[in-house]
Amino acid sequence: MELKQEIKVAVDAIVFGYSNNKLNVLLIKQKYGTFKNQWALVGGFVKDKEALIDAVNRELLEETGIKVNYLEQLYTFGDNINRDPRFHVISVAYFALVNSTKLILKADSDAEDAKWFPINQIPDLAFDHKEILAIALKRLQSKLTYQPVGFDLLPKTFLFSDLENLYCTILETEIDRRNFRKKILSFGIVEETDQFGNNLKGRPAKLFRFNKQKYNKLSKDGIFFEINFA
Amino acid sequence: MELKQEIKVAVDAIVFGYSNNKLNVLLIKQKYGTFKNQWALVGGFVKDKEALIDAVNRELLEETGIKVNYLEQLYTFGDNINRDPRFHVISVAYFALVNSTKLILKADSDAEDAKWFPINQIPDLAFDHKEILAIALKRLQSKLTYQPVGFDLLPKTFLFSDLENLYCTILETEIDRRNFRKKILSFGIVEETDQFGNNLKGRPAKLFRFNKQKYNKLSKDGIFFEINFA
DNA sequence: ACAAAAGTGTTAATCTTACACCCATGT
DNA sequence: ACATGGGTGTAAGATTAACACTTTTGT
Repeated sequence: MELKQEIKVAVDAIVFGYSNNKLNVLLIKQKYGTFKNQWALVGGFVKDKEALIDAVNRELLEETGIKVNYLEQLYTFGDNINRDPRFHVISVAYFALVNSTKLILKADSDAEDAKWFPINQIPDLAFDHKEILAIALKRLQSKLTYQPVGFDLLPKTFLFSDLENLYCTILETEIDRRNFRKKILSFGIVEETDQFGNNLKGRPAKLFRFNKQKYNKLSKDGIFFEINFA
Repeated sequence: MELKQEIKVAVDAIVFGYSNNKLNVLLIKQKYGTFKNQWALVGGFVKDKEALIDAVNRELLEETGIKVNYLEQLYTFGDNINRDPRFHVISVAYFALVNSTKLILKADSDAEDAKWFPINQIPDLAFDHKEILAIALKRLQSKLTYQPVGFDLLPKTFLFSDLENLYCTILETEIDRRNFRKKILSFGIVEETDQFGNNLKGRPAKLFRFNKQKYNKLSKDGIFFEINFA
């Protein structure tokens, strides 16, 4: 069979991080091309004989040096033929979460600069990356309510108030502290440590830890994580 | 910028239909190539300057002549480099639902034959299509519980027992008829018509209709469709 | 002593589950 | 009259939602 096809395949990663009670997105400044000096998602072309997932991991490593905590395919953007002015490019977008303690970046080959931007201070983005980001944010918001992905944005041990804040911030909602704590603890996947956090004000607070093994076990048995608020 | 990339882009569609209280999948027999005479999902290569969604619709039309009721992107398969023995091909898979009254097929150019197969009698499939199908089935099952997609598998008007059966069959579960009916009716998106179905035995049953407009309105206001069983 | 955030229980309301009999038709 | 599937209600249990005061620390 003969086949001439001029479509290019790229991957992009929407990398979310959380620090200072803010949701952040990792962007890199374009070095070349039409969008030179504009900010864009982490990403690039897939190599021949390269698995998509390997391509994403490679780009993450090359452009940011970051180690992500959670990575899943989000959506493939290929309906807007002119999303890239150079060629017909489809992009397989991935959704990544980074532990807030690992926000150290290395700017490298493809990027003049890599920087975290708070979700409500996103500059103009190259290509259709603004759209992609919007969809990723929705996915994060909905995922928070039915999978314990929030923990992938927090350090290994965290205060209950951190978790609470994370939910409030990302879902842009208020929550009842007592009911929230009861609900989370009822799943049995968050454990108290015997450490205390270094909160400067108020009563010292215990640190908690997410028990992933336990969650995996429970979720195999069909026990669901689910959080809804009034 | 220069770019040589040998990756090909295909689309595949997993088309589900429902009739005789069975869930069916639409397959086509391959005409050419390594997998000649094997069954495969509807699909093919994307054309240059063709949107992904247009490619799926074109393939559906060319290979089956079918009009689908629901279509959404499922997942992009591109981690197994050798999923196609000819080239490095990534496939953007789509998930389609067909109204059971429209199961008429036309076998055409790319397909020697197109046929519906009950989900539990799927033959060997070409490429990695068995895996793709498995993932699509999971998506259908989970989607049934949080979006009213079941109606896209039924004719415009249907008996309550049809809907009930559809849920039992696809989710492989038993349900309480009374609670199910109460739940569905409580959403206010299913209306009684003044028609009766032509059930041969037992008491005549009313036909019902799904009110999509109403669902759309309610779902904008954040009213959720959700079905869980004991 | 006061400011700041952590920690904790109870009650009413709502939703979910379990469960069984009568109804309308065809044969 | 009987077989078949359609149609319906209620009560107990579980879950959720609303709500405010005490505790521990630093200053």
